[in-house]
Amino acid sequence: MITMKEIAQECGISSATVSKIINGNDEHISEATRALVLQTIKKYNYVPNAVAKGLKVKRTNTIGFILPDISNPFFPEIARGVEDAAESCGFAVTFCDTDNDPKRELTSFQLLRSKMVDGVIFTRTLRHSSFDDYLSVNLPIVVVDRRVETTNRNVGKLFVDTFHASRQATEHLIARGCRRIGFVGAANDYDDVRYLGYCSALEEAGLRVEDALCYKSDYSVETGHRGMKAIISAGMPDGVFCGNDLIAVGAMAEIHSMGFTIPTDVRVVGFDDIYLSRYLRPALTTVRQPAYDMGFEAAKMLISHITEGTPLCTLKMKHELIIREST
Amino acid sequence: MITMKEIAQECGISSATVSKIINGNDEHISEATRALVLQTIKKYNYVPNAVAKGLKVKRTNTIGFILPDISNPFFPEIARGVEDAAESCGFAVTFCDTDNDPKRELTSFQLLRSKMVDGVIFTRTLRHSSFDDYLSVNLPIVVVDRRVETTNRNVGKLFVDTFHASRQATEHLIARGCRRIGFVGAANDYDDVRYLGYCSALEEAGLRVEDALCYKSDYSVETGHRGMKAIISAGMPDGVFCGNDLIAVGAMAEIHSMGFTIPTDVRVVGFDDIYLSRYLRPALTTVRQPAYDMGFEAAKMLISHITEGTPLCTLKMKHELIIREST
DNA sequence: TTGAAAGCGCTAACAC
DNA sequence: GTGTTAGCGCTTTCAA
Repeated sequence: MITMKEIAQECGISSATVSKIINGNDEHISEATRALVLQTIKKYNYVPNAVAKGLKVKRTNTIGFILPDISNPFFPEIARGVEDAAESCGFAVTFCDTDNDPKRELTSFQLLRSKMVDGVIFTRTLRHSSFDDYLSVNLPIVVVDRRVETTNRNVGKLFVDTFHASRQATEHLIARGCRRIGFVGAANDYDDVRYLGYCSALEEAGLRVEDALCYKSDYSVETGHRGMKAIISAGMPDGVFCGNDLIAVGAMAEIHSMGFTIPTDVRVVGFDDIYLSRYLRPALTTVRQPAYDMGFEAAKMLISHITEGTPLCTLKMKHELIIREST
Repeated sequence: MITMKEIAQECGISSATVSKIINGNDEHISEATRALVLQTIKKYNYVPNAVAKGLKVKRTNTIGFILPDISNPFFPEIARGVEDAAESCGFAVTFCDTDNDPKRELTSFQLLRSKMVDGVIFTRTLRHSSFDDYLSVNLPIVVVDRRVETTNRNVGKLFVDTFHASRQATEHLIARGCRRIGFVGAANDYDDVRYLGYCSALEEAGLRVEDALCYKSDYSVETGHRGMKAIISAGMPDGVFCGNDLIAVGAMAEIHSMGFTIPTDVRVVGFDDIYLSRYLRPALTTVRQPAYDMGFEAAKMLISHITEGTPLCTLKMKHELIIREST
């Protein structure tokens, strides 16, 4: 790989001059040398070494994205949004899956820090872990899709009003005539707002929250299967609110395999609106989160903070209840 | 961020010694200083600066992954495999989406190169682009899920026998009694093996390949819709082979919306076995590609080449026809 | 309009 | 056992 110094030598000038030209600080450079340098760069297919530059200027033009699991279909869309925003600013993004393991989360963070990323986008583990570890180093963070209690100026936040959305989804079930409504979701160490929203809707409608109708594990199809089975065996429900679409997929499969029909016997609603929910049969009623936009906005916020010092802020994204055939 | 020099000062020794301890070249270091250094590192929460190290040793412990679109559900699983393999070796991975645009592909490659990644995993654009540009720089590459003609020692390959798999899928349709079989796939500038496999099966069965039964665009649900509509309007088929599961999803939706039934009226088979194919109704018959393993093996091959000089090779992964309800 | 020089944080001979 | 030194490829004063 050819270096700047070699380009300079080839042109018979100093590398300082080449540097200036490359970085556009070329107001005081003669047109002749500029042309020569540009031409030589092209000739040798020279690409500046970004890591040397990063070491010098303390900016790598790279952000990290820490998330539970890229193979969970909710995340790729966010990731794509992040990538697109980053790419358009000349930033690269390095991804780290945590599998919801706080230890791996911390390791990933350290790894990114050692690589001098300029900031990180964070979808945190559901398990409890101290956020302070992340704040103590002075790295801008924007938290996506999770709540975190802090007023640190170094962290931005971006989420939908999940409590409200869950309440709305449950209310929809009630409006459809459901009276015995189950909940299948993920166990969650801090902000169990999907469950809370569900409870709130039930209470407001004068319905009782029954433990036997609630099942919590993780955000997987498996959980949907098991949760649905458990709830049905505790007495047939006429509706279920699922913590995400993956769970809804499992729940629907379980309902079918037990010989019941959706929505006649049970109505089901999910959360997220992953791209395939509309292709399920019956098509799934669900709460749409604007995943791509969330990723895009998060990256934009982070990057403009990095490059222009724009303060990090809290952004509430709009959700939407999408009513399809499953209710 | 505290530096090694400062750690050294704090301990009253030189940074060379600290470096040795950190990198495990500490055979000739007294137990006392070692303990002191380790303790000081912990005390200050020191993390070595990987970019300084990278600049020095010409290894960043980072690989790039260039792919068409992380939000296409086939890729996240590959990505997860890549990430897991990388993580276990202390490598990070930075992702670049190309949207099947050869220009963006090249840009991404340059970006990664400037960041001194140690190698790149490549799922190339379907459009024609010269691979030579990538070979001229001396960066190890492993190509996944695409064919590429080269014997360059710097490139490894990893794929399933798509031709054979497609043939098998089409033969399955024929075995089920289909005689008028359509193909909906992606236009592809170089290795159109899915189509070729389809043709081969038809010919072997004495069936004619009809242009009116073939539709090619891109690997999306939309294409499935449009392709199916086009084919049906040219005369009702009794089977369709779809270039991937996304297309199959669209095709199935179109078939249903036109009032036909699967598999009674038309049988459909897909390709990839994305995680949701089994949850479609009817569940989709498809060719399973071991996406996670492909990513994992690709990254393993690349990284062991980087760290141990293991030669890059060509790996053929095993596919499998998964027969479900749609046929 | 251009260049010399210092230094970003680290490693690797080599010297002591 | 430990330290000195040079240098990775770049940017950035400051001087010329």
